[in-house]
Amino acid sequence: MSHAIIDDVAAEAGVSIKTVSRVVNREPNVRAETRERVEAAIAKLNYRPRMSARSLAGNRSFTLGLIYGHPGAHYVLDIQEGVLETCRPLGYELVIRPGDVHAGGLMKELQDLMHDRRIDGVLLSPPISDHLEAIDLLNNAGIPLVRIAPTVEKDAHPFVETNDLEASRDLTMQLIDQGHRRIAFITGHPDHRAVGLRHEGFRQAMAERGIPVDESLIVAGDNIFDSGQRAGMQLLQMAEPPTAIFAANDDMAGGVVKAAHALNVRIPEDVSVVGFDDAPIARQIWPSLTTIQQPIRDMARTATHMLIEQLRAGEPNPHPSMHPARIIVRESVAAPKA
Amino acid sequence: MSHAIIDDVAAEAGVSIKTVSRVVNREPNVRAETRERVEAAIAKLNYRPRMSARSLAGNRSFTLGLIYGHPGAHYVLDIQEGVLETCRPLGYELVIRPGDVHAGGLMKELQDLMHDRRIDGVLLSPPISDHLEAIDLLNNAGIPLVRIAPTVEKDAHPFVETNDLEASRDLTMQLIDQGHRRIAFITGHPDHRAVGLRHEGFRQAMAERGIPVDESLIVAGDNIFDSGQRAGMQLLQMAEPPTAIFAANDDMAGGVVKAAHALNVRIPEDVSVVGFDDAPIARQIWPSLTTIQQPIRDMARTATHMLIEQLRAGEPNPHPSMHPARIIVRESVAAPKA
DNA sequence: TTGAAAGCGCTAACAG
DNA sequence: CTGTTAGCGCTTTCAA
Repeated sequence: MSHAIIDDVAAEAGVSIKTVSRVVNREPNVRAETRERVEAAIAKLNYRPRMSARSLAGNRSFTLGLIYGHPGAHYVLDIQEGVLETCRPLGYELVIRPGDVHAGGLMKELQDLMHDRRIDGVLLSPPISDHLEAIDLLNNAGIPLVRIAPTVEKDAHPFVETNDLEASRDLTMQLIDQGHRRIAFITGHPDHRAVGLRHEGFRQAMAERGIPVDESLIVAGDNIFDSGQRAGMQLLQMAEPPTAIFAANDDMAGGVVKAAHALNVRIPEDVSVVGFDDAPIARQIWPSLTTIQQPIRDMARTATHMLIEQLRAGEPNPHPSMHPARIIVRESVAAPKA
Repeated sequence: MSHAIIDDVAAEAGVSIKTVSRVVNREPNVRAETRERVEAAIAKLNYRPRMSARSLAGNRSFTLGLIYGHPGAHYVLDIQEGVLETCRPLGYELVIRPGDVHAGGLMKELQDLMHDRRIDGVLLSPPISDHLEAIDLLNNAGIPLVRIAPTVEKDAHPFVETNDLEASRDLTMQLIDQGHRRIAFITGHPDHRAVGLRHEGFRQAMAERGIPVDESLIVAGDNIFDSGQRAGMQLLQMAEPPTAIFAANDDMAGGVVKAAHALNVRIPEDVSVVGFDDAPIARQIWPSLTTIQQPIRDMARTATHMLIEQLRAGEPNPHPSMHPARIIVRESVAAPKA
């Protein structure tokens, strides 16, 4: 008998369905004793409101949308799970959309989510969190949204962030303070602005320590393993190779490590390598990577809380939440050879 | 004006709402000319039926559920995307649930999906596809389901599969035919039965070639990198170590490779290593792994088609679909030293 | 082949 | 503090 509806509960508790509705929706103006009676009836009949009916009548869906790009499987899954584990207990469902930034499909998918499914709010994860066109569309439709780790136009909407730039600067400082001077940097995909901040942090550290950046040591990557491998081949075969290589993410750093093996260059004896993300690959390769751990899951959790809070309060939370990254020291760094 | 409802369309086309409904649902018994008129009106008004209304009235949700375990981020994401890219164009939404087999939460989540969200059908991916209790629950509730790569009780429900066992046997044969005799096998997590088939394939090949299996070379793993690393340390430090190691998945094979590096054992000169899955790690470590590529995404796509077909036809498709795996040769295998 | 009427189970006004 | 009365936008009888 998993089929109790609101009328059954009302009858059981001896109240009107409106009162049941009030209790279910935690509305005020219900006497404590009445509330208890209704709650007892709900428990006894194992009543659970039908979502489609709530949606239709209330014009909301208790469903959130998560739009994400492709910064890597573990990253995406971490975000998904962070969102799910916070929205589910609060009564919200989640629908996901891999949003290819370049494919025109994204805007259509959003229309779909807003109209057909009438989603209540949207979470945008990198690099979609910087997709201004999508943000405008949602904004004009009046759909609340929270951005995860945005890098541009941060004033307009609530967001959660981490300190990519500072963490990157700190790690660069560590390399410098160990004696490295010729430090290469492999940049990330240009669409993924958050990864761009890592480059900036690197430059700030160099500037702060008064070390001129040798532009021939700055190589373009695209966040993918192979691009790191290519960049590694290029850097390690230079006449005067760097003593340390900082890749804007771990997948690319992994590529560098593989290039080093191919060229019989030892890590960290001949060259130090660091990455960013603390992706699984950082632990799984040999030698393991010194890198920066991002609080992805935490950001996802907080962003979800912010969004649901906004749904309830009716207005955006203007206080961004900051989740610091931290350096993880492993085996891939040593002082340069004298 | 993104707000046309069925009445607007009916008025525009000069028919009743029931006729519009018929057209939208592709029901028969509509004159071609009428259908065209309605379709024109739909297009003109950009009409899109509201899901919650359809759900409430029709007692179905146009939503599928995907329950998955944790065989690795890339695996999960591949399945998700395979499902999404086939169900979306067919008008179905997807909700996902990471189902921890041991946590009691799974059954409750299923109740939730069935009752609150009234999902129309469910896809079960490994290792949940072997979770008989969950299957029974869905079955008793009359929810159609399709199992992805199940290993037990395959008669009762539609499923898609791959040939883990045969692929594993073939790869083992290759090792044997290259001269390997002392071949170790690192088993997978006992809850993940599909991975168990790989072990069986290994044993079949050994038996077929008349090579007795040295049970001291069979080591238990749990699908995780670290367990592979531990197993690798153990095997490679034996008095008479194996000349080849077959790990039931790539993550564990990656662990073996790392153990080999730590012990200064060369791959493939001193020992050959193979895995299973063609996970990203297989390409990213050095040397890269010879492994078996599974058609995860294809299986997910096919399973989704089967499920939606069943939803439409009203009865399960009894023909399982087979998606063969294939061996990917990379750098981690060589003939044993004489 | 088409339409009219009656809900699906809930929330939103408005009264009491 | 609580109940009554209308719908939300669609599908489902059942009749025409």
